[in-house]
Amino acid sequence: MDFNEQQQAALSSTTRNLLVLAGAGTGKTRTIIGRASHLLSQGVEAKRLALLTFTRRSASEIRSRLGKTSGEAGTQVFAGTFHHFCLRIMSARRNWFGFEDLTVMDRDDQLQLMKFVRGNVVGKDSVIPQASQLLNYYSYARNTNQSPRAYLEKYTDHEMPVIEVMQKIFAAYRERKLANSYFDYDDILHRFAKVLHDNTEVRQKVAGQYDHVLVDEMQDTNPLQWLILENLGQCAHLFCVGDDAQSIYAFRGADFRNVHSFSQRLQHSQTLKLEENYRSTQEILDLANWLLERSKLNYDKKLRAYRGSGIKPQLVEFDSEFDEAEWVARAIVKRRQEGAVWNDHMVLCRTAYSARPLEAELIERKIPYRFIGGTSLLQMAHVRDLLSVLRVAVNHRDEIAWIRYLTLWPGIGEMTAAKLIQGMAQMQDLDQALHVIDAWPRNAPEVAETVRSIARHLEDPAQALQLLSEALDPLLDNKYDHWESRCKDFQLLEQLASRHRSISAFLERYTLDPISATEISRSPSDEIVTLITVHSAKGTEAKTCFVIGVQPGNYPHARSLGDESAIEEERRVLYVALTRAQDELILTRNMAKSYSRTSWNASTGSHYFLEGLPSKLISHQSLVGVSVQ
DNA sequence: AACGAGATTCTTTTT
DNA sequence: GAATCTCGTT
Repeated sequence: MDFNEQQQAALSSTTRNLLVLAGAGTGKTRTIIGRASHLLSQGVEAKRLALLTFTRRSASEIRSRLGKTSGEAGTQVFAGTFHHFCLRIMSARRNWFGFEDLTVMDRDDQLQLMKFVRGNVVGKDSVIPQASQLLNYYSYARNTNQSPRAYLEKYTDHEMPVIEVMQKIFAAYRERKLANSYFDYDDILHRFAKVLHDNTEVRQKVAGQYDHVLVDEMQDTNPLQWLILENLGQCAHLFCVGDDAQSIYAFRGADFRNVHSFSQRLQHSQTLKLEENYRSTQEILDLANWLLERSKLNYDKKLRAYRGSGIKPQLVEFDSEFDEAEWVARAIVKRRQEGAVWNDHMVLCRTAYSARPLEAELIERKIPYRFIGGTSLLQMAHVRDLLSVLRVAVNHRDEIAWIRYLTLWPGIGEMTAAKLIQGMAQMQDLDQALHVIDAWPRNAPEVAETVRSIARHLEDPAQALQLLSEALDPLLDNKYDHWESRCKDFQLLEQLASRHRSISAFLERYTLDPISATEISRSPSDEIVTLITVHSAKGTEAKTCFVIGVQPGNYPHARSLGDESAIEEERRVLYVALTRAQDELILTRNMAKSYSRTSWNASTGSHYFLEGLPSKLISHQSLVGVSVQ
């Protein structure tokens, strides 16, 4: 691999703690991989090196590239998300971290539990925020390392009595988690950080395992993750790469200004910059630069294209999202006919929801694609219904799964389920727990029998799922509309499960690592179009990028209006989207979007990022009023 | 008191 | 399209 002078200086640096500020496309990932290879070649043992990323996607990208550049040793380097890293270490040394069992809760589990305790504490009281909002508050407070109470008092407008009630709900939530050995995503980081911070002995043992910790996307580190880095940094060298202009995770507690205080927070540190963009043509960067310049914040960024000049970005306008979707699908097909491959195309969307018309077009035209971001297979409601049975078969104390499963049955609602669970909580094993159900007066024998039959196949998840989908078919058919299309997912699920030796291995594998339905039946070598949310797209690139739905209400998103810093973050989201393109950048927008009608007001329009876009930067084409045939 | 069918509302981003 | 709310039924 060849590196420019700046990259070479960074990757071979001997500074104890190094921050590399690297603009979009300047070879951030290349440099971090180069650093890892460099260290390995210097004789650092692979297992004394850890590479931390923010998304699973960039972790797997880095893993495969490191395998290519450094061979066997490269594959032995840990590369994964902060969550993976912490969980892996904690699972291996449970006693150090003070737990025996652990069930990871995903967002849906958290929501179920929060709803449940909220219902117990307040019933139906509309003054108290909904469970999802409560969860956001709770998670944000923990990620920024403050108590929920302090956060609520300082940063929200809720009245004191409301805050008091929320406190109670949080306490109940915490209690349920503890009683069930549930760890939510934040608990994973929090427990790890806390033990390392409080316990010198554990800190030395854990942090002492690493000589070098490499961190990607440093601008998205939140205070909780900082705490982890500072603890690791007591023994290891830190090598961090980031770009303040690409910070798009403030909702998770990240503060892009963190990268500016790097050298104050860490001793023996140095900051380097990478400035030359190798990814895109100058026309694409001109547009991205224009977007950043219009911000009040001074990002001090002006990307220069090493590659020089190319095709001018395009903006195409439509009546509806359906016309837009059809046009994009046709444009992709056309390019392929002209010699491009599917892999050259990436479509970026602001929300998973807004990608649906396009997804429908891709399916209809049989264009192979994968969708990254949005709801994964294992998060879909009907799939979770099946999984709930697997979960109780493995862990009979899994309350959330019990509620889900029990309430599937006619005659069992939340109240009955809660009572049954209360009875089962006392029981020592699954068998005893199932007797509680059998003893219920209005019980159908199938309720317990279904679980029993699954428990007989703990070592064969695919078989268990097949039995289960047959057993629950009538119930689910009744529960869901369009059952025929939904139940197809169960085949995918069985296919996925057949790769695992046991139900528990299968369940564990995908809680931190959800997989999208469009990715299961494909091999990595398959030729496909990528449809992706901007948030998931950070760190990726493609020759031709379509950014769809670039209209008021989306950029900035209507929900961010009224909050200056949220709007600025939205600008960075669009910036990330624009800077993914290598050769060709095509923006599309539709002005008839249903929610524009409700949320398009003076404010939406005046904040719109493409307002006043000079025509020299873009070729504008309007297909409004033109029927796309 | 608990359940279930039907009406209603609102859709960010991820570990 | 899915989560939530309302209200009538068991």
